[in-house]
Amino acid sequence: MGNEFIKDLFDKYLNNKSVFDNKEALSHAYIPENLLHRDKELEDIVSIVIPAIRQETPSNIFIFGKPGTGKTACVKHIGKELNDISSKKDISSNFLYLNCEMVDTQYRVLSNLLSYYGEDVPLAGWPTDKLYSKFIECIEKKRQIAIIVLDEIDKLVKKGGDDLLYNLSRINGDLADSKVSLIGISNDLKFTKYLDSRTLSSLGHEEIVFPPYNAEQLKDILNNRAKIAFNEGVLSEEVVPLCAAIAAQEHGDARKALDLLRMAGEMAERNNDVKITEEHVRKGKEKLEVDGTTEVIKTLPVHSKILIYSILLLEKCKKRGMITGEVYSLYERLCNVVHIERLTYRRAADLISELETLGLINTVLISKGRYGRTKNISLAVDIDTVERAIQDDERLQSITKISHSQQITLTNHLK
DNA sequence: AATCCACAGGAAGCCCGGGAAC
DNA sequence: GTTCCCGGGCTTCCTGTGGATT
Repeated sequence: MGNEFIKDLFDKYLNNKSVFDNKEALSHAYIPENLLHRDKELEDIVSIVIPAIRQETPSNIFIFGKPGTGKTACVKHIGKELNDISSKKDISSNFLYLNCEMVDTQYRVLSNLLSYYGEDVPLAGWPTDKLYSKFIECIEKKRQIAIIVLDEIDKLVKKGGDDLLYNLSRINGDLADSKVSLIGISNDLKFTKYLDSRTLSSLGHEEIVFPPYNAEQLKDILNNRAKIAFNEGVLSEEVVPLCAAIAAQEHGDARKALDLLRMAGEMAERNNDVKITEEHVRKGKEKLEVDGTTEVIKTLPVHSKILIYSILLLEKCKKRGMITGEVYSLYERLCNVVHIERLTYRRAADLISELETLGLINTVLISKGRYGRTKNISLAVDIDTVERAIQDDERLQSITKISHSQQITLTNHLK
């Protein structure tokens, strides 16, 4: 009986005509054949990198631009081409790509670079200078121009300082037969200000800025991908322009535009609709937002959860803007209730800053004159979404499963 | 003009676990 | 085993500061 029912369900969904033909084309991992509207940027990079083909050292490059402006895609394309050409011409140049989001310490960067040369080093244990000299040894043996791409380089510098960059910028002095040049990619335009001036000067770099896409350009990009991704005739004509317009507002992020388009398709499919409409885009947008914040919050460490819950309660129970001190003293109370040892003020302040970088809250530095300087804090995302996500954590039941009046009592007389 | 609040945020260092080397 | 290095999370201690109030 049950089996029959399930079988029918499968039949029903399998026989559904999908709106998608090749959904992959909308995923982040997909690298398109042609990079639209990035001609100038591509040319700039190629013109700098080209000496590598002649066995000369290219200048170092810093590439800046908001997320989803095609920085990584452009660099990867060029890298592939460069490797192709040099293998044909029997030239030894090497394109090494690293993303510093995951690889965010000196040690890890070096060990990843080494793995490009087939050297497996342990993921901990060695002194870094040993890794460094091993790396030099490896390149030297190959007699090549190595171009090292450090994507999201700002993450690396903000965490580990610029020691590694300084060392890499001066590595050519330690090399006789090989040369290294760097390409740093950063979302943060002010990223160079985190660098020590001596690092900056020994890097001697060129800068390329990727401007955000405008709505028209985003439309081209989306249309291009939609042709591959969707079956013919499923898109109603207002869908692509709408996705483009929304993404253009949010600093021209092509990735976001593609997410919207994909999600719109998924909403249609879930509804068994054969045509994707404006309505699906709006629903999809909402779902992307809710899913995004839910996921972020669920993976937060407990203390961050308690902190954001403090902010949530204050938002619920008071109307005026809350400040760090209030958030912290409510956090202390909540910690007592759930029997979790509280962190110090200093640490909590750092966690609050992290919540801001995650986009969960907004903070504004304000001065209240005689009454001090502090941060004005507010939630940046939907309050119910946050509450539901926090409620999922069993450890926090004793503070989430309480009545509104109990919530108000908790927030009374802080400090 | 000086004061002084309520913090912000930097620096240093501790403790721990992972892992290599001796 | 002991001793070393790295890195993450955390505490302790610290200096710096915009502007309403004195």
